[in-house]
Amino acid sequence: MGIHLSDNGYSCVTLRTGRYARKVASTPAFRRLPRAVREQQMLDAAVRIFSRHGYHGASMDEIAEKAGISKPMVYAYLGSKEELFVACLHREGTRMMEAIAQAAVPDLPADERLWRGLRAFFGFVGAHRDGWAVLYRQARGEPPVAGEVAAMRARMVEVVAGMLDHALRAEGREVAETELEVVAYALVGATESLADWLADHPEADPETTATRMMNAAWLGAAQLLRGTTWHPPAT
Amino acid sequence: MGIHLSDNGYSCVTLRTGRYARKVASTPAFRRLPRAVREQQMLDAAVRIFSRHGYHGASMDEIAEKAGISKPMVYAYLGSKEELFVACLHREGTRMMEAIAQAAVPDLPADERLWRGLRAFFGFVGAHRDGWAVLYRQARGEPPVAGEVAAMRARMVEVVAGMLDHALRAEGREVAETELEVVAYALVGATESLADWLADHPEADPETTATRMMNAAWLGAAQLLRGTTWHPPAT
Amino acid sequence: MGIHLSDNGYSCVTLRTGRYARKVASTPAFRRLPRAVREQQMLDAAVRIFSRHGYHGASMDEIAEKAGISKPMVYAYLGSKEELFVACLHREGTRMMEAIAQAAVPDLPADERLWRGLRAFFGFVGAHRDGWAVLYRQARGEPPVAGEVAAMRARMVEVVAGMLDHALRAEGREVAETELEVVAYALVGATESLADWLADHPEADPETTATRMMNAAWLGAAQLLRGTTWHPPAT
Amino acid sequence: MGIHLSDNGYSCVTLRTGRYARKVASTPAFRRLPRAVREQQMLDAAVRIFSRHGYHGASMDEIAEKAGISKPMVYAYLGSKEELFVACLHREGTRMMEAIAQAAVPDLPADERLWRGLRAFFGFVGAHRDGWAVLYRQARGEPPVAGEVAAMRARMVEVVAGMLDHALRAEGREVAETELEVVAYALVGATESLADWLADHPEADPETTATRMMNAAWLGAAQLLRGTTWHPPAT
DNA sequence: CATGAATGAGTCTTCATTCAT
DNA sequence: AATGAATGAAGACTCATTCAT
Repeated sequence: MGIHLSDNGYSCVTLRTGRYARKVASTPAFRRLPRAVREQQMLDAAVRIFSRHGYHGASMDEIAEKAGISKPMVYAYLGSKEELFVACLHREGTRMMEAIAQAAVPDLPADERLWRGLRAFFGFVGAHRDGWAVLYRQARGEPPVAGEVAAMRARMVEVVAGMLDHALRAEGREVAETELEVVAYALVGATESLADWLADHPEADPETTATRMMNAAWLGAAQLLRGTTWHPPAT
Repeated sequence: MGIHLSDNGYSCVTLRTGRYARKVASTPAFRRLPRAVREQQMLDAAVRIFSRHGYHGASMDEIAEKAGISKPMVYAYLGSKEELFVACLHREGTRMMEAIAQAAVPDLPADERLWRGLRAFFGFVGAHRDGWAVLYRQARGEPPVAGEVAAMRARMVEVVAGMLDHALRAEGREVAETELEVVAYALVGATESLADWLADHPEADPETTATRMMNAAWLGAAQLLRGTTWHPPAT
Repeated sequence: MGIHLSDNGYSCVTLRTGRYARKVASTPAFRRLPRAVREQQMLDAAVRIFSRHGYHGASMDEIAEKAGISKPMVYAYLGSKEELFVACLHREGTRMMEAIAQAAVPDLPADERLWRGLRAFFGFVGAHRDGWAVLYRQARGEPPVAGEVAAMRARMVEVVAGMLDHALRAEGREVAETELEVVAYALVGATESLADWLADHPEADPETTATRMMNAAWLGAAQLLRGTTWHPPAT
Repeated sequence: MGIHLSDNGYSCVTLRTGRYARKVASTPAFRRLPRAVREQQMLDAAVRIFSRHGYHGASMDEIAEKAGISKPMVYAYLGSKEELFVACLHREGTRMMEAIAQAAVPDLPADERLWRGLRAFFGFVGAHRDGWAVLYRQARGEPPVAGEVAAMRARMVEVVAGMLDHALRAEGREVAETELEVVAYALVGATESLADWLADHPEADPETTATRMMNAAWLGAAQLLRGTTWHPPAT
């Protein structure tokens, strides 16, 4: 029960009695907005809520309230909780991918390219801690949406594997595809792990984190490029 | 409607209409078992169910049924859903830690030690795909239990950082603690990522995966140990 | 997501996410049509939908979509779901009554008249399976509209009773009104039952069904007309 | 809001605020009852509510309240709204079938047997107006349960067809199966129609109604048995 | 005339949890 | 020690209906 300043900037006094909010004397507020705008508002709210409470923990009621509209509109526009989540995932994922792609242009030397990609990635995570944490961390194991997350992850792995492959070929070397995939997996995992660390340490600097990641992983990859490998000792 | 042989080995004909099974002609079964045994049965069931449906997706009903006892017993023994989950986490986590600790004894050369640790780790994941997947993957983002998972992860990071530190000191070098932590984070992340990959590829061989991990990450760490570092290019 | 050719013949590409279709590049279409035409389109759609999903199961959304107009128009023209249903009922009922009345003209011998009425009735049901099934079968027990259905049924009973009475009087006999009503009820029930059967057996021939109905019921009525009656045995 | 004497005979003061009833100072009332008893109470309540509001119109809330227990128990025992309805249908249908079977024993002359069956049927409908009206009338067209109703109806048709067949064979005559089925359909329809009439006329006497049904339908069937048939006039 | 945007109220259903036996 | 019976609370989703444009 109380006064609540809705996130769309319009004020509205809400009286909570039981489960339903009853609007009392609403300001001209809840103006009719075009679909495109409302959808973005919904996605904004959803990303926030999902990131805080996880997929299951988030309730459509809460999301709708945060978005400043009624539940049926969310369903009307986004379909279902699952679809809503996927929509969030796509929006955030696309934004991130674009940020990376813009930075890591193909015609750079391999290490420079990776470095720029990493910097863009950590920059994105630093700027959208919510988006990243919510969507990649929360959703990894949620059966209903795990598939989507996995797909997005697979795209990243593929991109990274592509980078490595490109670099290797440039040096006249070649590595089996599986091998590459696994290395890429490890790199992506390491990177995500640092991204988690970054998301949990608001005081940390994305740039520095990117540098660290380069140090921790790239050097290994560099070895790999050079053909150095490690073999298990004879048992 | 059908005959269902409960997992504890005692038979019981059930007539399913609605949620509650109607027990028809149950054997004198459900013998009173000592607490320790019952608890393990419950944890076994819980790990299975949690791993399949995630923390939220799993229902206490299902777990109790799978364990072959009634819900109140679960509550009597384990307290609550959250506590039950934490208990699972601890049991599996401890088992894993022990497996690793037994393999990666401190008085080995650094690379051999890491190698043995990794082999033990991937061996464990390969053998307990359920346990690992359910507990580490599913629970990462579930707010109610994320803390516990994070704690366990932190322990692993610490162990890895310890290994690195030990190796560095042996070479007379020293690295800032934060630096170490971050590298350890990356290594753990990469390793988990490969573990995920392993859990999803039943045909894959844990040993090989461990070798790959060594290749992908250790070489980088080796460089680090040698003092080689990478610096961002001047912009 | 797909291209959907709306039933009114105007094309419109729709992107479905959630409940509301997103209109993309709709033709200038949805031309302003005179009220009478629009109303018939609505009723056509409504009859179809009602007949498929029942009164409750049908949603105004669906009906509006099928009719190719927006919900507010449906409300503007027909008032409310109940009124819409009643309008359907009246239209279909009237059509049927007219078909029967045209066939079963009063100045025929009783059996010929009944035969023609039946033939017209089954012909109608055969041709408008939807209309009949939806309106008479679906709505019998739906409290909000049961009254309307009952009224229409009563009119039919009355008509049949009238036929019988006419026939009896022609033979100089007379039967209490209640008696007549009950017999008429039975005849109507039997007829509807066969109509149901017909609606469920698309391969069946209306004419043959009508003949069967004559055989099954009229012979009994004929006896009645002749004064033969059956009495319960003394117990 | 008010004092409500629950149907199980135990008193309980209920305060309705919003959708949920809040129990205030309940008497030792809501005693734990064995499943069998509770299930019957639920079915009793469900039959009443379904008969008054129809399948869709009835709400599980209302049914649970009427039964004097909480909704989750209804779900625990009966599964879902649909299953609950089907359970009602089966209980009432079985009762009716048994009443009829007990009366219309096979080794009676055909007319006597039919008469007894009809008398039992109308007696049942007269005594269980609710059960009959709700279940047969309401549910005919409700898509989710129409199948069940149709099945029960089919059983009745089969029984009637069996009676007719038996009678015909006794007279050394034989009729195609389809023919029989259709006649049986008509008889069942006529009977149901009168049952409806009876359910709507509380002052009417079941015995008399049964007699009327015999008169209206049996005479026709008798003709049929005698081999008299009606043919459409040449057009 | 015509509609996209919006919602209050209610639906069925499920779940973690606890008595009373 | 063990369980069948019971429930408060909440969750996702839908629908008939109406403004404002």
